[in-house]
Amino acid sequence: MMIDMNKDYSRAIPEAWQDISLIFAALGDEHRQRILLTFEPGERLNVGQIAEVSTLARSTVSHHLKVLREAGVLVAEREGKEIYFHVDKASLQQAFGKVSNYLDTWL
Amino acid sequence: MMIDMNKDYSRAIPEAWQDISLIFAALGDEHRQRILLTFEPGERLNVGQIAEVSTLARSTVSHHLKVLREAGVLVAEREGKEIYFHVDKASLQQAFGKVSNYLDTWL
DNA sequence: CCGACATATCGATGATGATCGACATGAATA
DNA sequence: TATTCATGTCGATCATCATCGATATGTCGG
Repeated sequence: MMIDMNKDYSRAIPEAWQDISLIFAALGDEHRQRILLTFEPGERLNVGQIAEVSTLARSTVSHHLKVLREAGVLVAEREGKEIYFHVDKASLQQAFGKVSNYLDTWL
Repeated sequence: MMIDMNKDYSRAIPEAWQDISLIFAALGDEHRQRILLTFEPGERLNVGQIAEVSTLARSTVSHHLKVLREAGVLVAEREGKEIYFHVDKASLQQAFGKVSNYLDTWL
């Protein structure tokens, strides 16, 4: 038994999973899901606007935006005093596409 | 400004996201990712086998398996004294497929 | 029915993350 | 350059989760 089993538990995680690892962690939180879904197609929002419709403090929203940005879910662009965020659609599609392909060829 | 913005922060989360919400949380943990990737195509493993190749205690592995099972990532089947787990490929493909479609029609 | 085995569950502890207010940073304007 | 405004960051507290050993549950064989 355990003939086919991958015994190397600490082996490198496949690239397809490595890319989406941070996204999984980022979107595992419900507040961050709601923040992401607050964006309408093509819309750009700053921290104040998101904090206004959320139930969290501004600094907390800023923290969540940082997590989403570092995961490649959102992109930040400074525009004068304000910093506008928008959904990185290409990044999300690429990551989920890779995982889908990996699932197809894996099992 | 804020014309198109979805102001209802506490609105219901779309079905496509609701389905995969638990999967995001489950796969956000690196240990659970490694457990999932330990499975070879079509393979069925029990807790002892996974704990043997992991660095965690058996009870801890059991806990992670419960999270993965409740998220729909793994399926558990009792076979005599042992309980064998296998990857729920259909569940994963369906969930990721829904999210991909939602991304395509969303932005 | 009783011991042996595999696993789940429980309870306690430690670690990680969320949350907030206060303060610091950077940009535009008078 | 001072002032205002938007945001990031810091430090402390709180909540949640991970982790482990010990115990309970359930199964098979004698």
